[in-house]
Amino acid sequence: MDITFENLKQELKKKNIGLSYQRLKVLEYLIQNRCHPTVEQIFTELQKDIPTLSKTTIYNTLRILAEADLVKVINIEEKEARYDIDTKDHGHFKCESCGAIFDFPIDIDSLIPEDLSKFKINDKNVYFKGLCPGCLYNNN
Amino acid sequence: MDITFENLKQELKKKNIGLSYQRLKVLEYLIQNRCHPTVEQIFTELQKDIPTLSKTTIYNTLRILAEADLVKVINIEEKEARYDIDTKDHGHFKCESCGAIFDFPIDIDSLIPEDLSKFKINDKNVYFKGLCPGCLYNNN
DNA sequence: ATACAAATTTGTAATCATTACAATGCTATT
DNA sequence: AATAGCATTGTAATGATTACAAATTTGTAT
Ligand SMILES: [Mn+2]
Ligand SMILES: [Mn+2]
Ligand SMILES: [Zn+2]
Ligand SMILES: [Zn+2]
Repeated sequence: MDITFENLKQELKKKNIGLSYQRLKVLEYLIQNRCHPTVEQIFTELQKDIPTLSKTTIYNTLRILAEADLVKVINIEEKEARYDIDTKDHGHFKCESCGAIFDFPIDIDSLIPEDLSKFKINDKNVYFKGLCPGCLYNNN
Repeated sequence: MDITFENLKQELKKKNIGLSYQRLKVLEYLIQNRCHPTVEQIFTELQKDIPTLSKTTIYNTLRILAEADLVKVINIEEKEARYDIDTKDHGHFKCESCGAIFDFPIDIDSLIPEDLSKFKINDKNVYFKGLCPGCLYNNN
């Protein structure tokens, strides 16, 4: 299923999640900004459209979308959570110099060990950290 | 290199990290408690031996040990960090019911994609979440 | 041993992302 | 219009972590 605004709206309806203006704006923002934004970034941008917007609404909306598996929470940093509209399995690389978070493909299922055969796996995360090509080229 | 108290002491000396009583106690605790403890757990236990112990000392010590690559910080939970004396690559599985964190082997290097060939990878983390066999057996 | 400087610990206050909660506003149905 | 249920808003509370300065300990030179 493609990640389009219309498809996601259908998903919300299917899961009985109200299509409020704020929620749709958060979804729209995540579709257009695939840089794994923080709550702060989403809030600051949407506030321009919705002057009365509350940060609590961003938190509430993201929690609801995450519970419905429509967004994925990325806890690659110790402090601030980041959000990803792409819920398909993929790895995340955080550059320790510029802070950017890059996606990369990884076939994690191919090497889940026998040790976990009796576990029920609900969530898989692969987080790498280091330096991105741009920062490697520029720095010292 | 084996994870023994004496070996780790040598590592500290080699890296010019003072062998204070508090630091050695934290190391000793991590060697004996492989359950990926929190700062709170380490502090509460060591306070029995060192009545004047400060939680700040635990934070300072763990930061220094992590910077020296003698412990690994596990950020599998959104809130509290956990600490692992085993710095070799391995995966972590957190049971969402009982909260226990399990180690599992994973050969992550075997499937690092071509996409990352121009990145410098300093840190690799694999975090799974779900239900452990014990909780699967007991619960609903 | 004594004196001194550097390293380490300690306690307290600040930080800051996130959550709790109650009041307000909005929407749909009758 | 009245009602009920849902969603948003603003403010206060929470809690892990960090900042910081004072006190203590440690190592070293005399
Ligand atoms: Mn992503
Ligand atoms: Mn481990
Ligand atoms: Zn970079
Ligand atoms: Zn369990």
